[in-house]
Amino acid sequence: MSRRRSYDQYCSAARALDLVGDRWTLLIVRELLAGPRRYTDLHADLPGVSTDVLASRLKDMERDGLAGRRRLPPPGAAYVYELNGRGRQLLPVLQALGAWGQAELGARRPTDAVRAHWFALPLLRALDGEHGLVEVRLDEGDFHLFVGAQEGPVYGDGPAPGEPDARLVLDVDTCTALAQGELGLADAVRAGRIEVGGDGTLAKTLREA
Amino acid sequence: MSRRRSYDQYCSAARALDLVGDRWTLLIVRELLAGPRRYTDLHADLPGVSTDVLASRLKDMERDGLAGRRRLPPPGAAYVYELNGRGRQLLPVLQALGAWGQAELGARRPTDAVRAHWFALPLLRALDGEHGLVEVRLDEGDFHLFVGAQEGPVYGDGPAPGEPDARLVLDVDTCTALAQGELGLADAVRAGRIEVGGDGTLAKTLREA
DNA sequence: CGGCATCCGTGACGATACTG
DNA sequence: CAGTATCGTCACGGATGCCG
Repeated sequence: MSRRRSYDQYCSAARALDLVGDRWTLLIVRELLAGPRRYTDLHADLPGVSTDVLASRLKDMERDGLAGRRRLPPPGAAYVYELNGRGRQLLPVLQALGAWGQAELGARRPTDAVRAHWFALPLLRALDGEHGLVEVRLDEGDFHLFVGAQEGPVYGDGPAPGEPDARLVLDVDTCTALAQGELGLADAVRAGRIEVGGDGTLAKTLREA
Repeated sequence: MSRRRSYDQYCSAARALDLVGDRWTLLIVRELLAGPRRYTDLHADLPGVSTDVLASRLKDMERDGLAGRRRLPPPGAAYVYELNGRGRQLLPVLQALGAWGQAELGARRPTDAVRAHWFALPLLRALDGEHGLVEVRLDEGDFHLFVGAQEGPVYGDGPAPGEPDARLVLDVDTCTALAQGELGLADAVRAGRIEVGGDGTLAKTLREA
């Protein structure tokens, strides 16, 4: 049983760190923001985490009311973990961390792992204020964003589950430039660094900008 | 030499956690947002941290470009630690964490330590959009806020270093209610739960609201 | 095979003592 | 005052094994 180590400070930031300050916890939240995931998928997208630590963190998050465990209906019955409302409210924390860390994110190091959906958070920041389902195509893979969604997953792996309001094709460098604010979304579209497809309102907004 | 343990992920949030994800680091940042502090003062306001961990974290933060060490001019020559620009940019991270953790901050537990200036971050959130030097008086002690400051410390311990634009006298419960958004600033003033003193523009704004 | 539990070596952490 | 030294304990990472 994982003995919780509290800071024992009457301070809301310290309380938050009591719950999500352990190693790997916030990165697990980042993964679960992509919707329900199986244990094995989580383990695959969190290279370096040991099996027992992952299991222990998931148990902690369940007990602390951040996530839940659910059995998928057959066929393909398996357990999946998913954030609940309280867990999804950690999005601003990850956004603040990501915005700050963007300046440290230089070139990719040879030891660095990459997953396509890790670019979802920076892109969501760039699309702040918009609304709709966006499919994103990177060389590293595809994912989709529920821009402006109030409930449910914030993004997901793979192609969009239905007709997206916009399709974006871009590369990692453009992603990084957007995230760092060096490049505006409109500029990137105008410069041809983002290919905008689809015919939803959002696609038109992006093309016209 | 503290061997850095990286997540080795090409993701800005993971990079941020490489730098500030270690235990105590973000709480040290919270302390240093109050301006230059001596080692002993830091140790006193971070109950539970061991001396070697505190020394090690400060060294890491210096090496990573978050903070610096400076010798105060005599008399009272001593070393102080202070955040630089990069470190101060962590304010939004602490704000996001604090906003999320506010919901977990119930009643004070008997084991919880308290310091007056730990209420500075929630109050700054409540005063968002304003500007000026604010002196705050709680039963637990006094501190001051540089509301809307672009550089230098964000808040400080003790009375304001000069004539404040406003003086607030309130209690911890009111602070908590403000931080949770249960209570608006204007409502609190109108309900007499905040005593507003001083004759700066900010004081007038608060009284009129 | 997915989903853990167990074991083990290493390093991080916390408490205390001690030193310039 | 500002740390360093020492030490016991626990958390972490890696591997392996078990069980449905």
